Amino acid sequence: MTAIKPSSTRQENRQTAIAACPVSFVMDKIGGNWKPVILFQMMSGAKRYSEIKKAIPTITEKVLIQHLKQLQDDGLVLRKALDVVPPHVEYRLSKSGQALTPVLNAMAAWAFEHREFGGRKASR
Amino acid sequence: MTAIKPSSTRQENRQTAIAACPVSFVMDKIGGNWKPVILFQMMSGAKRYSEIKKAIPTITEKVLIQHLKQLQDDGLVLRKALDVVPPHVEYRLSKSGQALTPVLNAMAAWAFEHREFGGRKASR
DNA sequence: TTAGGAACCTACTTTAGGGTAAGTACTTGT
DNA sequence: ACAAGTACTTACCCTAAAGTAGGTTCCTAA
Repeated sequence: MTAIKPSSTRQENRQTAIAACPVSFVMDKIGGNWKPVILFQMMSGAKRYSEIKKAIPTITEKVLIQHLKQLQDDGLVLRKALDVVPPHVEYRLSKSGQALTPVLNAMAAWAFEHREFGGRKASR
Repeated sequence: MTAIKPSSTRQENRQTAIAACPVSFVMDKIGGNWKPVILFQMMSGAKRYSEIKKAIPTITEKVLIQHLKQLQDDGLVLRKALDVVPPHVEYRLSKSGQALTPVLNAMAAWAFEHREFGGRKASR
């Protein structure tokens, strides 16, 4: 629910970029520090909330849930609350979420081919 | 040169994400509001600074130069100062910058296939 | 009965990125 | 003489995303 102030130049520029540039559009969906990592977790199948949390120890619960919600709103992941005895929640990739796999693979391939990935540290 | 405070949790998390996740690594390079747009401009060949500026009217000079510098530092674009009579500067994609083309195309393809791109507005 | 896990929510603070506005050094056209 | 273009730089401000630190409800096992 992170409040936004839609009448800022920043926001306007962002919206126009997203509207005009498909790459920006994708960035908007899977960008950020954590979304790729979260998505990756779910690429190996449905995961429980607590499983994801455990798999990414440094993420805070606030941010994790926030991102999971955005991913749901964007239709990339599906949430299913299981009505078993200790009730728990499962997250998994939707159809379009799974369709991102080749995109993510293309990125990963580039990362490995170029710029000695794993070596030298990032600049910013 | 936007000063960074390297001893923040934020920065640490970011660095570990970049080091561990190839997708985050790529995001770090081509993420942000403007980098995709700038890169796109150069995909059609070398461009002068002022040409890029004119092509993206809403970007400020500060941000444009800032991004061009980051892209240079990351080895994605090459800067060439031409020593002609009114001297000007040319920017073009490097080898690894050009290697991003399939990645960007994959993203664009996904954007068009899924989520009725161009329709409904982005959530955030 | 109290501790703990699961899946959240809420209020408050920090910071990096982006925006505003201005100035520089050089040259060319009028 | 002066405006205008080219490629920048610098100082300052604002905001959205991320981090901190709690609380909540429900259930179960010891």
